[in-house]
Amino acid sequence: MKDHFVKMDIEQAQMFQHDVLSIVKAIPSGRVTTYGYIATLAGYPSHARMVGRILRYAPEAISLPCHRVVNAVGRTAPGWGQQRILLEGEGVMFKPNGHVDMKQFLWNPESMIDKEQ
DNA sequence: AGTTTGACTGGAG
DNA sequence: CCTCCAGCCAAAC
Repeated sequence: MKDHFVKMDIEQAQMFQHDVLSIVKAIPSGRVTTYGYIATLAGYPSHARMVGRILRYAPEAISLPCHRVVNAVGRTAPGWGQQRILLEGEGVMFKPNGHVDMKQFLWNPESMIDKEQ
């Protein structure tokens, strides 16, 4: 059974973008999440790249904490050195290889430990 | 209308 | 842990 769309029309693209932005807005300080996870929550698991494009180019994204979005292995966005500074400023720590310690700082909306924050 | 380009991902070596 | 690669898909050429 297909539980998600593969291609989207104009209207679906608008809803997708809106959902992506509101999800990013919900990431708590001191935590990170991934492009793929946001895409999945928004109903399009195969559109991680589009999440990246939205955060990079959508005007509304500048007022959101998009520095809390990293890729699946915890790497920060290419060409955006400030992202690491912003994350470290709210307590997120990086491993020696320059990746976010996902084990410790990945946002888990479902888990008990996160509900306490 | 065909090709290239990414703020991506998972797997192989 | 790293680099390379195929698959991905809307946008820009």
